[in-house]
Amino acid sequence: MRRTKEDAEKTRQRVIAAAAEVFARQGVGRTSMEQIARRAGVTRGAVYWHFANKAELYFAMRETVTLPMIDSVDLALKRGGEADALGAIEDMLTGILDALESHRATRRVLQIIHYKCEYVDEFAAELDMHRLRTGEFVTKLARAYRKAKLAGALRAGLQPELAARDTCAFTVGLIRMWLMDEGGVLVRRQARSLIKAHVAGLRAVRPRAPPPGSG
Amino acid sequence: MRRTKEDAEKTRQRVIAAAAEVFARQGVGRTSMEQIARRAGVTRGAVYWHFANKAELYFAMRETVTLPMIDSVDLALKRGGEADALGAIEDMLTGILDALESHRATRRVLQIIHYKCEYVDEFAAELDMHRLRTGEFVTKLARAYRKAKLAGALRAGLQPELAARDTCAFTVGLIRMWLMDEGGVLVRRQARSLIKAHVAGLRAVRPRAPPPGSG
DNA sequence: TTGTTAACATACAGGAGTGATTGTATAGTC
DNA sequence: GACTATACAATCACTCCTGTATGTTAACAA
Repeated sequence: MRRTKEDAEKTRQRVIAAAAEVFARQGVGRTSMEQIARRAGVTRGAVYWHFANKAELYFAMRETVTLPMIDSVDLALKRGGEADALGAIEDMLTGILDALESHRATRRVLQIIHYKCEYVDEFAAELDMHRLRTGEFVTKLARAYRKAKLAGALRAGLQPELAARDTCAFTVGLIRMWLMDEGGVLVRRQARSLIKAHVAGLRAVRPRAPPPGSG
Repeated sequence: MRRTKEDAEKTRQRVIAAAAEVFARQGVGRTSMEQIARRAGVTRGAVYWHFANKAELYFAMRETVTLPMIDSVDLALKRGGEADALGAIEDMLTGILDALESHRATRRVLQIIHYKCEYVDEFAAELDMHRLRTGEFVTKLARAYRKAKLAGALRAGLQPELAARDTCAFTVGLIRMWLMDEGGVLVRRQARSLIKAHVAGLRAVRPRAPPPGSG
């Protein structure tokens, strides 16, 4: 029965994918290891071999989405950090939307995180992690907004730290509404305009620049 | 053993309060009716008498917070709707913060809603309700922003519907971050400035008005 | 090639929760 | 003052899940 290392890794990935499917349908708490195992085509023994318990499996599943997302955010902010900081932030937000729209797995996992998990006991650590990551996100945004301020691109009188928290709250709320909005009428269809409108509200007013499409 | 109607109502309220306490500590899914009953000083029989199941109890508990909150929002938006629409929105947001800061029960229930409940099966209806309420919130905000636009108070070129969704996302994100931020460093201490900054970003720029504290 | 151990499968022990049912004393009601 | 419905309490029957321990086979190292 012993598989090769690559086979084992495939099994591990299948278990994670299976967990995401069942979590999304039944919620983390109501999902048994047996159900995950069946969905992955293995037995509970295999699942317990790869993951000590449900919390560790959840943790691994979450990281498959959050780590790439953090990388993407860092990349976008760093890339534009040299030139147009506000444009970089806009691109970063659009990038999150792209991920949501194009990757079903990303959608699914974020839906689990937001609506299908209770952060108590072993899962309380997940909340701590979430708080930490949110703090880091605010820090990165603040850095970008400080650059924007130095470049005179930030709205007059607006503190970069406040702008950072504004954008963080906006992002959190946008994602949450987007995930909830399966019909599309709430925010999904206007998400990109929304991002532009949000960033526009933080941008310094350029005197007498003609708004696009107003001619 | 039969109590008077008022006694029964008191029992009902005690059960709801007990549920909130145990839900907040253990999560909705991991809380048994027995635990709620013990906390309320009754038996499971009493709990099942007042509520058919855990979902109905959860529903009742949630409404003790959401109904007053909706009323408060409506009141704030209506009151200021005649004069300063943007000021009314700012007041409305500040009112939400007031409720969070001053009412422990409100905090607790919102924490349960955001972090201690899985919206699947019987609880999926809660998500539908949430989506509905969010949609209504956007509608009310859009109405206010339309008035602001007519009064010339809205930023030039900004569609009221976009502003409404921006503020809705901001609100959702702010509440979620606020609930998470028990240390206070993330947003709690700056929440009021944040609200002002958010609304300021949607306000039309008044030509040559001296910014406060810039003299 | 042989021993070791990774990568699972199978079996076991145990606890916990739900909903329904039944019991019962008393507050309303006529 | 008798009857009935109310507001619970107590019990039962049933289901489900977790963690661990042990069994098994094949990959890999020496």
